[in-house]
Amino acid sequence: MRYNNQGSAVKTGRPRSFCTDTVLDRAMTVFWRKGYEGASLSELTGAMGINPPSLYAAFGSKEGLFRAVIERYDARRQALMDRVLAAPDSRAVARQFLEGVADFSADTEGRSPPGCLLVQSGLSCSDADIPQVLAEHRAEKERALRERFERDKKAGRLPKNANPATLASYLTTVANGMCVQASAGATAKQLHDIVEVALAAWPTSTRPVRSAARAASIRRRA
Amino acid sequence: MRYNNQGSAVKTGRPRSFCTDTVLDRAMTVFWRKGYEGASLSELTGAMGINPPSLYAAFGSKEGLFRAVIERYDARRQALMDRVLAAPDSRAVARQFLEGVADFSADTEGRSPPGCLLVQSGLSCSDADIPQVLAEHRAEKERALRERFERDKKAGRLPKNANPATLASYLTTVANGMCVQASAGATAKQLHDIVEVALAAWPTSTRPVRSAARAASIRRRA
DNA sequence: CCTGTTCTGTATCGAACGCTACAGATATGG
DNA sequence: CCATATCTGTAGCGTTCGATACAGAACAGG
Repeated sequence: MRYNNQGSAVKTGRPRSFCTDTVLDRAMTVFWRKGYEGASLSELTGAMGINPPSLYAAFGSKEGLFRAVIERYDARRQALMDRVLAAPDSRAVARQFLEGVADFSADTEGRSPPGCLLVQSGLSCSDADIPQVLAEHRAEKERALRERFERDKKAGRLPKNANPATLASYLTTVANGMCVQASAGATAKQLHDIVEVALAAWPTSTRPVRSAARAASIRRRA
Repeated sequence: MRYNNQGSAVKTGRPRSFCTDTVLDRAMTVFWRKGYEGASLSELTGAMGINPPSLYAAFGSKEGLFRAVIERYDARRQALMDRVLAAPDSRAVARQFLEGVADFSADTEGRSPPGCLLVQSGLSCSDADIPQVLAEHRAEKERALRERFERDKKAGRLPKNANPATLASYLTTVANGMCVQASAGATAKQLHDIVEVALAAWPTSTRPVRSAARAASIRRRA
């Protein structure tokens, strides 16, 4: 066995006839449109342009392929998250996040299916691993938002009664909801209108968001 | 052929050995947990306590069973919608709607699966009819909210720049998003915290929600 | 009791599922 | 040119899928 200058083993034998990223992109659209269980092996291999043995040699199983697709999907979305997290203040973070989700989840005239792969490819499934994998990836985005808002709050750039975890959860909720709307055919304009309403909930120093406890007491008096 | 006093045919032959509503309830939890495609016939018949021929005689096909389950699900949720639509003003409608969704979609310790059947049982599917059926049922709730807000606006109980369709769409979006969160294990408290933030977006006569056009112009100046 | 009708349980059906055995093809190392 | 290693295409594995054929059971009407 020989090693190249990166320290990895030099591959002998017949070289792979396909580009991993290309076939993952093609598999992605199938999982996106049909869901994990609705995407059959024959449809996947057909779209990827390879035969089952090549698929299994490269990804191990249908679930392995799906996980690889999700990883690739996540890497693409990371560009959006990086831009979002670089916004100057928490309100700009919220706006750019929701507008970004509205832009990519609305129907893009065939470039990619509507909605979000992490939402619609497998909320319920005969194999419980799939919903869990998706939930973990969604939770990761929410955590990134929460940590950003926690830093903002420590720096005094969020009202004292604002809850970073709840705000991050709220944004994730609206984003996931928009993905559901998008998968049912919502247009980019409709989604952006929703974003404007959603952002009206964002706390400011002059009009802090009502805390859950205070709102509950108001409700009790009513 | 004879007819009873309701004008329907009197049934002869061996009577059905099961209660339709009972077996639909049992099938509902299977579809809820596994999704449309993840719910196999053997698992469905097992949970329903009947054999395939009985299922097919009563519901025609797996899709027929699913549609019957969805109808029953909808009938149950209608009680919530009736209560919501009877609320005194649009803000109360919004609050009761979101709190109702938070209550039933959070994990109820086994009484029913978390989330909403209309969201998680088939956003993507090999059979495109399923996502469409679900989307139509979700759209029906949104329409009921919109029509209520349109009446409120005509009666001067909503600000002039408030858009009833967008407000209804916003509530639906938050509700669907909460269902996604619930399916991933969100607690009732987390969902209710989200509701409080979401309601801060609701327009009032003293602080009307920014219109999408105005917000866009503000963004352009920034 | 007999006929007609509808439902039930057993025991499958053909098709599609996810997956793989195997032989031939194509690379590297010596 | 040969040995070794990896990948590719064909062809088909065993299983499970949604859906049924069929015979017998359980009712109503006469």
